[in-house]
Amino acid sequence: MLKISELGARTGLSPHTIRFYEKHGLIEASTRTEAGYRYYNDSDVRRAEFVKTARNIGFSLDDIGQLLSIRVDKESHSCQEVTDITRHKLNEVNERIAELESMRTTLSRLLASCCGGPEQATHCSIMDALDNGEVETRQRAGTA
Amino acid sequence: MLKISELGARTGLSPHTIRFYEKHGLIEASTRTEAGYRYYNDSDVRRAEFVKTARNIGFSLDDIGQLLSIRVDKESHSCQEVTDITRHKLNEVNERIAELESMRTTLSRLLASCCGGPEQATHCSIMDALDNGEVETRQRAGTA
DNA sequence: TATAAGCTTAGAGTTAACTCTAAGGTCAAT
DNA sequence: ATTGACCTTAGAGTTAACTCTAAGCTTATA
Ligand SMILES: [Zn+2]
Ligand SMILES: [Zn+2]
Ligand SMILES: [Zn+2]
Ligand SMILES: [Zn+2]
Repeated sequence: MLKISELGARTGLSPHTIRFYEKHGLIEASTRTEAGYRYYNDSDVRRAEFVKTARNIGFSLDDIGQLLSIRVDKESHSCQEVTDITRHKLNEVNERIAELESMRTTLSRLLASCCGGPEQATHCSIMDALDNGEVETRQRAGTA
Repeated sequence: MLKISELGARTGLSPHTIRFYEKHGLIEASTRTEAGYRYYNDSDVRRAEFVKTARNIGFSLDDIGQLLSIRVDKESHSCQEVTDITRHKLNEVNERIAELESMRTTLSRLLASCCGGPEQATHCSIMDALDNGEVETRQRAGTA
């Protein structure tokens, strides 16, 4: 039986994050001491590790919730349900990659066009391009 | 001179977003009527279009603020400053793409391993992989 | 003149996934 | 018995970029 900080050490999650995941139904301590301390048994630990693995892959907490509900009752769920979740995630990832690649292309082209030197930016081709909207503008914006 | 909704139509930004950008110092209406209505002149419109173009490329509002401060006084700034901002963004984009490609690889491999059929998930190789942490887990997680 | 469309502000809400704080209780070791 | 490390809870704060609401004014049209 592990305490919360020990589970944290095992999984690489902070106690704060573990409690946060608990609040969202992802992780549970099947035992509590009288004082309320959480204790995690082997099954709890495996579930927590499952969560961490899924998180590392990039699944959202919501996705993970669905995967967990399959995990606790595999007989009632199909491989298709699992691949649906996985494929949906893959589609999101592919879309985002396409957006980012479009940004990359634009940024590279801009960089290639500018001297990058210490001269005044009055003649800067990047500023010019931004001023003139000379940029293929297919995708949604968004942080890196 | 354009009203806020007309500027919105021109740029594809909502009036809400235009006011939000104003609050963050990106866009300004150089004239206001007595009643307080914003009116945008040609220069304001060009600045707003610059912002929209930069946003489309993927620059953050913070990046755009820096680009704008160069834009209003190009003599005092260099091409190097412009490329620094651009290259920094490109680096972020490249890092994010690398993370997402790692996710894509993992997700594709998982999908390839599972039958995806209507059978019970008791034998599902995706669930097994998640249970056993059999996944290369190099990158930070994050939504799509 | 009445109605509707559009404008104003301040400020709250949204989303995801944490991250931290405060105030106090518990436990192992000295 | 006293540290000090660790635990508890409820709830607030963070980040980015919006997005919306409320309550009330203005303007154009019919
Ligand atoms: Zn130059
Ligand atoms: Zn330049
Ligand atoms: Zn199967
Ligand atoms: Zn399967």
